[in-house]
Amino acid sequence: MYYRFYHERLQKLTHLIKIRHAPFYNPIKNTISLSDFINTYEKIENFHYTLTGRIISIRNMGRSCFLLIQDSFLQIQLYAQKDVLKAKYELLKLLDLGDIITISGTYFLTKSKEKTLKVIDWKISTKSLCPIPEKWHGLVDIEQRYRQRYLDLIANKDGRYIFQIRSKTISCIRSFFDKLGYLEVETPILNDTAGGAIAKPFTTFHNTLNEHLALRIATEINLKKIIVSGFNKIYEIGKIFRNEGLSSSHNPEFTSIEFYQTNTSYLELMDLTENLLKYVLSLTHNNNTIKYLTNLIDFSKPFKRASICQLIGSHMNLSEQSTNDLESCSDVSVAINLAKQCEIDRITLNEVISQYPHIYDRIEARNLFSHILYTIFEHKIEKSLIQPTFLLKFPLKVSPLSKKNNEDFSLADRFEFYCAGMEIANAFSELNNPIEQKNRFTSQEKNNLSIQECNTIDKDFLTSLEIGMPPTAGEGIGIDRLVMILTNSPSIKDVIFFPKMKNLNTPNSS
RNA sequence: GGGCUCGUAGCUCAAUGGUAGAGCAGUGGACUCUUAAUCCAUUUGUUAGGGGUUCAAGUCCCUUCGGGCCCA
Repeated sequence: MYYRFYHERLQKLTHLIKIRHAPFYNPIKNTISLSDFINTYEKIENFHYTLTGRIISIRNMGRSCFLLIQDSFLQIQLYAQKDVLKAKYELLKLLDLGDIITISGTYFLTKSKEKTLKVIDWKISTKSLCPIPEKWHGLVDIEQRYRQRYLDLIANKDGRYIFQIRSKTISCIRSFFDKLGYLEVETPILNDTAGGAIAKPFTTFHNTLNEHLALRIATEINLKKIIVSGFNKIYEIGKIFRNEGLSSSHNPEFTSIEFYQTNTSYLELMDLTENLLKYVLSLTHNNNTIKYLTNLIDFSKPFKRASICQLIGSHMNLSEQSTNDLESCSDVSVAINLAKQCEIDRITLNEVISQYPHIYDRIEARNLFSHILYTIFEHKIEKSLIQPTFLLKFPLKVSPLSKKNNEDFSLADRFEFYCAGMEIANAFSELNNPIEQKNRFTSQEKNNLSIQECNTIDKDFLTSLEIGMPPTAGEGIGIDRLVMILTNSPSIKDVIFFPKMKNLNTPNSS
């Protein structure tokens, strides 16, 4: 069936070539975009405009014919008449939906006041050999939309809007940091070790160097080396790769911005993040409240700031006093009890507890306590953080690159930013004590399974800290997830042109 | 990784276990202001793949592949 469509169109193509109207050749100069035609040029009478676009509808009326073409942003109607086009009118029969044509003609308004181009001459630019999706419903099948994005975007103009907002978001972020005097930098994707986050890397091999390499799982380590080198405000926007599961908010490669600023603490980055997001929103939307799925997200007020304990307290309807008590509690049985009340499954809980084999003092007990509460947050509360929220008081154990809090040694000087139930940003005061950093890496290597693979210690990073890194705060923001929120997209696949889909050709070997 | 669920024409979707269909698209024809144009005629199927139950399977069962949602 599909072959028949292809064959019919191929015959039309052959015919076009035979009568010297062959497509696929040179671009036609002096064409204007459809939006320019509509917005700027429309008032000039009898002027010959040249437009180009893809045919998405043909309404043939015998001796006249309406066609609809579209370019990146707009659609416009063409009106072709046999009286005007003479012999070339008959050749319109060789056109199909999906073909790209270039037309010259004059502007006029139809009886129903639609802006239209009256065709004086036309030329085919590209012959489409495949049928495009149906005009009214478009392409609905989710899988096919992701696998053949070009068809999706031809048929569904809302999809093109997503990528406009994506582009605008990234340029807003860039201009925000440029204005603040940050230097944009680029660091390697291919590295000897993959550090800066707890995640499994993709690995590859360099043939002539005879070396195993890992694709970066964060830009953190290299950016901090640049801070050591003397730059005091830097950022990098780029792809990150993590060899982990896929979900509606996880793609194996995604885009992040990480930025670092010296003589700054994580607390100041909260204000900066809030300003950044409000700035992006002001340039991508007219409104500071946006609809995301079934929720309205309000970016107008100061963003909520809450500790893990506070969120657990309100989640479980604890009294203010009981909630405050959690902030300094080191009674592990209290934490375990809370976890059980929140229905944290036993395996998850035991995994956390097993990371603390020797609870010989209050500090270690407090560490475990904080870690268990964090686990409750991850499993039961994270998804309910719809409104913009800064999450504070992270356990040190899950923050290996972050400074220790001066008042509570079980905590890190760190926050994460949540919105729409997703982690959007992660920031902390960077640990710049090389001895402590080395100890953290060593104990992590002993205890933590996730540091295996290519995730060995980056000794050069430790050397750079030994040279001396000024007090610095750094943050990473997941741009794809931010764009999801800004475009009301339920899946990260919606905001990535070519999301990873399982290969259809090779059967699963397992 | 576990649970639920979906896969039918190029696209969007129907079809109590009982003849695989419609609209759009395509093809042929009528029509010079249509706009989901209209009217007449008409082509198109490995019902995701494989196996089973049954007189009979798109439909029930098993299995493989792919997607979606939820959980981990």
